[in-house]
Formats: sequence, C-alpha cells, structure tokens
Amino acid sequence: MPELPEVEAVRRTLIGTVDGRQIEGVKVLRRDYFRRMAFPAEQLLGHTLRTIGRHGKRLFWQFDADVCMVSHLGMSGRITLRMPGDACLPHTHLIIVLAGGIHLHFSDPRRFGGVWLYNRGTDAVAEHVQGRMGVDALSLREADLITWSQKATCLKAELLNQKTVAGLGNIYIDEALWMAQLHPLQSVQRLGPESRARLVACIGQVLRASLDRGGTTLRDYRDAKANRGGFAESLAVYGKAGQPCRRCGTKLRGLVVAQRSTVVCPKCQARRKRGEHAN
DNA sequence: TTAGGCCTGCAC
DNA sequence: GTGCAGGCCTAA
Repeated sequence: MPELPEVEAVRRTLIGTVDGRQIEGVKVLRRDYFRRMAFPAEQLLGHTLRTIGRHGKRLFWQFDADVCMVSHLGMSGRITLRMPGDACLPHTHLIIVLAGGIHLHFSDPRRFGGVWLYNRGTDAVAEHVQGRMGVDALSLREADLITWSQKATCLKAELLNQKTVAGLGNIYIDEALWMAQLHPLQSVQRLGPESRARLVACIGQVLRASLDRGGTTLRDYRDAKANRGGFAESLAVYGKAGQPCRRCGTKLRGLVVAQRSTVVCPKCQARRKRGEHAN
C-alpha cells in the first residue's frame, strides 16, 4: 500500500530515466482510470516530460507547455518501466511510450488509484493540492499543527486526513505513534506542545528511515524498476498484534480506530486519563 | 462527522 | 463462499 516513502521511491526510480523525453505513444486501456481528462490523453503525444514532482502520495508529471498529469497509486497501483515487447502486468490501464523505447505501464488491480490531466495554462499543482491536501508529511513542522487545539478528533483520524498532513497512511501512522509513545485515540485537542513536537519528529524519522530502505513491501508494492522495499522488517507494530513490543515486551494489541486496523503497545502508548494533559 | 461504495486478491 | 484489506470520495 503505497504511502509517501513508496511514492517517493517510485519517483526516484523514474527520474533520470524518463525526464527530458518526448512522448511517442499513448495507449489508454481503461478510460475510466482517468479521474479528470481536461483533454483526450492521446493529446499528450509530442509533449516532453520536464520533471516529476511529488506532494503527499501523488506524483505531478510536468510536461512542456504547462501540461500536467497527476497520478495516485491508491492501494494496489504500480508504475513500471518496461521495454518494447515486455508483457503487461494484469490490470494495466495506461501505457505511455517515451522516446528511446521506454514504456511506462500504469497498472492497478483495485483501481483505487487514478490519473488526472490538466490543461496548459492551469497551475495544476496548486489546483490539485488546494483544498485536497495539507502540508507534505516530509516537511511537517510542529507549527503546522497549531490548529489542533480547536479540533475534536483523535490523533489517528487526524493524521489519516490528507487535508491535515499529506502522505501518511495506516502503516506509518501506527509506526510514528508507537515511536512517539502516543495512543491513536488520544484527543488532538489535549495534546501538549511537547508531545506535538515529539510526534512531528517521529513522523519524519519513520518516513526517512523507510525511504532509506526504499519503502515497505508487504505484498504488492514495487518501485518503477520492480525492486521491493526493505522497510517491512523494520516495522515495530504494523501487522504485529499479539507479538511482544520491541521496547517493553508487552503484548501488542490490535484495535480499530477510524475504521482502520490499528496496533498499539498498551504499555508504551498508555492513554491519558481525562483532564490529564500530555506535555 | 460518520458510513458506505468503489474493487480485486487472498486467507480462512 | 465469505469477509477483509485499504485511500479517498460522496452522501446522509
């Protein structure tokens, strides 16, 4: 399940190979994979890919003449670099052929992902990010969470909300909360500045550690060159309910928070009693 | 603010 | 055969 580190790993395996190349072919196998088509995808033909940026879990493909494509991998999406004649993965919805015989395959069995096309003249990044995504999780600072004092939600629900912080998903939220020794059901409102700062530091630490290992591969995830990520073996809590906590040995507990499976150490992440402020 | 729908593959 | 996994969007 691609979250920020996996999407960034895909971006890094694409950059240097695809940028600066002209599009020589576009094959749309599923038109409804496009969430927005400001123009028919085939009109990408002839445009040159300038660069690929990222905000949260989305990639921003900047072409010349201000044309832009946004892609989101959803749960099961993959972007794969292939050569002519290579077989398609199952559920390939879009193929882009770049100069030099480089084929980009966009596949996504569950189709929770998607692609958006923005016209020339629109500031696609601003338009796409505006009202949809908050600050990118890698540049999160404690000051970005200042509005938390007015919110009635719990930590995990708030961190899942991409409008608050963009890029975090179920895995890294559980990992960061465990590292920061905070309970996912802890009220956001009653989180003191010290805890907020610790949380922000832990989010950055977990994301960077995962990036160093090329992300987390549980089953499906691969980068654009089909490499697996190596962070799964470093996970402390995600998917480990019933196993002993790495820090204190207490049995990790599974629960459901904000409709997501969640794992906590009941001792390290003890919930605060009412009225007792976390620092 | 919460619940449901989207969709497929896999574990049971 | 059933149910679950999940991000994100829409509707109640």
